Amino acid sequence: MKPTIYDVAQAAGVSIATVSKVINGTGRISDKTRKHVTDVMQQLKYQPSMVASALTGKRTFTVGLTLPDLANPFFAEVARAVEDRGHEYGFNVIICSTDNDPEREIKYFTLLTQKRVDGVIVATRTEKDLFMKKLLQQHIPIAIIAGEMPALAVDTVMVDDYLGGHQAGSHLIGLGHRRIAVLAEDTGTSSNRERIRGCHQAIRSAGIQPDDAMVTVGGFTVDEGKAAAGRLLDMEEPPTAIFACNDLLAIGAIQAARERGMQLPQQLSVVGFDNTILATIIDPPLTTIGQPIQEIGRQAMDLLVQEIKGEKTARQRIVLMPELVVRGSTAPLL
Amino acid sequence: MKPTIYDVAQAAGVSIATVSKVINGTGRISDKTRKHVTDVMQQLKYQPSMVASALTGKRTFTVGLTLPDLANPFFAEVARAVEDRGHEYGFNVIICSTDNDPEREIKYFTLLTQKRVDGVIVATRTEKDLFMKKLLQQHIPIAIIAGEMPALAVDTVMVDDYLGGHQAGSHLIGLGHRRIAVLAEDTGTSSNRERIRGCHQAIRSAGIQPDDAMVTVGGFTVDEGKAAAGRLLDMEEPPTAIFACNDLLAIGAIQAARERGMQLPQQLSVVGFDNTILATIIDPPLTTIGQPIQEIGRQAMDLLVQEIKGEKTARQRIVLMPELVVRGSTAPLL
DNA sequence: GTGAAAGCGCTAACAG
DNA sequence: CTGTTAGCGCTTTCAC
Repeated sequence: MKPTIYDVAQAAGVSIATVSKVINGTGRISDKTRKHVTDVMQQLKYQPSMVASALTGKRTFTVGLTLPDLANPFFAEVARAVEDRGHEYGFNVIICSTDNDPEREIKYFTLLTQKRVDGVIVATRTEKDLFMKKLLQQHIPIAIIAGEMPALAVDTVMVDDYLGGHQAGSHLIGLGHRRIAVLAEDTGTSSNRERIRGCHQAIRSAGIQPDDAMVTVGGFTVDEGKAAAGRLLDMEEPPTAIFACNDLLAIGAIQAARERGMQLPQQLSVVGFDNTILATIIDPPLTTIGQPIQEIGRQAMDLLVQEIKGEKTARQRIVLMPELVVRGSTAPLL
Repeated sequence: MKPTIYDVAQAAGVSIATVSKVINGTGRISDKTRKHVTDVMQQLKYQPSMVASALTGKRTFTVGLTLPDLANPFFAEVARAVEDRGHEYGFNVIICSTDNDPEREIKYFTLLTQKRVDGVIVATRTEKDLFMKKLLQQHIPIAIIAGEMPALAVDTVMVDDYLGGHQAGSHLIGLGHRRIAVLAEDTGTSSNRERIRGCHQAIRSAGIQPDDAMVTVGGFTVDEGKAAAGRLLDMEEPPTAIFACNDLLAIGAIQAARERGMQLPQQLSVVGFDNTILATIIDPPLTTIGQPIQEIGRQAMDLLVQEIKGEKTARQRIVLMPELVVRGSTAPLL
């Protein structure tokens, strides 16, 4: 069996209280016994049980991370950033891909609470915030990532979606485009609404009235994006540029255009959002609105840890700036 | 505070033993009290603490998953598959991206063991199997994913790398290619060696002697692949086809070729390995050796769970077949 | 400085 | 069928 604190105490000829103190660096222990105990621990390859210590009221040093789908490159990158920052703090992260399925959400919620995670980072767009409300109700520290601008007092890190949309719109306007379509993920989320609003505002600033018929819902996959973009391109007066609310959709748009024999970027400019690895791989390389993914993950974990440690006086909302990354998928209107 | 089993017992007017029994469905309880207790639990929103129950010797229902990098789409997809299967069994997974860094490996190892995870799925290529040996030494159930064909008696799910390499080689030979280069990740891993060996065998079967000078180490990133492929393409007699040991490298190769103004696939055929989402996005779409990622994750979790439950009489090695997926990046030699 | 002892929330004999 | 009780491995007063 794995050695316990008793084994160490016995082998070292001290009490378990003493061992506990050297483990935690608490209380006053003479250098001599400290060293002795440390040696014995090493020799026995003793590893304190975090489950036992958690039971006495200490942290579990585990946090949950909920996201729609880990296989989506954007979220995988976020998860990696969260993991890394957590690792620095000594926290492990349990991944919870929910597919935005309420059933899965509550199953994960149950599991996480039963395991007494110290907190959870929510990167899902949850319906009516049910999931978060439950978490808050149980007084579980949470930090959320993304654009939801929640109606709850929770720590949030988000990027300025409005600005991002505006950057995309301005860029296209600057290139001379006038018929600009938008491929939304799902107009229901405030994040998307903001992106669209920002883009439209940029269009309006140029004295052009954005056309609502040119806003289409594309979802979250390349194929859905392709289909939706296809509808746009098949219109009587098709757009000359498309702003897609995520890179996956943008890629779908590029593929749809290709299928129709169009030359890119000459016949169609496409702007994405996220700046995932995919943006650099697609041909032409995708002009996109870059989210500072590393920073998002890092800040979210920082907020959560502060919350967990109770070092916080007030909740905060951190707004990160997106950045236009110009690549080859956009060009001046001919 | 969160209600405990005592609160439930008191509210229901029974002993904690009874409550415990209804929670676990053990012992004999009258339907009446069972129902009553259940009601009280619901009313109190009681959620049994898994940390307490873990302390009494039960499972933690948590497993670790080590991989080189969660941000790598291939591993993200694997992780998602593992997560999903685990979810079905009621297991959570803690992600451990190691970057193949021994330091991180041992830090994660410590954390995982202290948390008393029930097992770990190892998808890292670990140096000298140190990590796994430690795990085994502690009698922690493990299952490993990937091509290592380890010299240890551990549950393994792998794809037939030799076959995959052979499929790639045969495909290229069938297209008339004779000068076929290989972009390896790192010739040190048996997985890569097998892929190369398979490819070379296919070449030999056509009566051609593979050229060792045409095997280059490319690493794990697009940029590294690009640089390595560049070296190949700048040779006196450059290859007409490249077999890359993963999709990322293949993409690097495509980019290197593009940079040199080459037409693909006319002037260069490229075959990848993994069939990640990237393969469908790159232009031309990548011909690649598909790994059954879903199946890999699923089987690995199945093996691990069996191991954890002690339902196993013997360790097994499951070998999955790769599959050639022909897309647009390969063409007959002109 | 160090140790004895009382929990933390739950499980598992063992009694009744 | 149900309850009593002794741990599981660790932390934390509180004495000495």
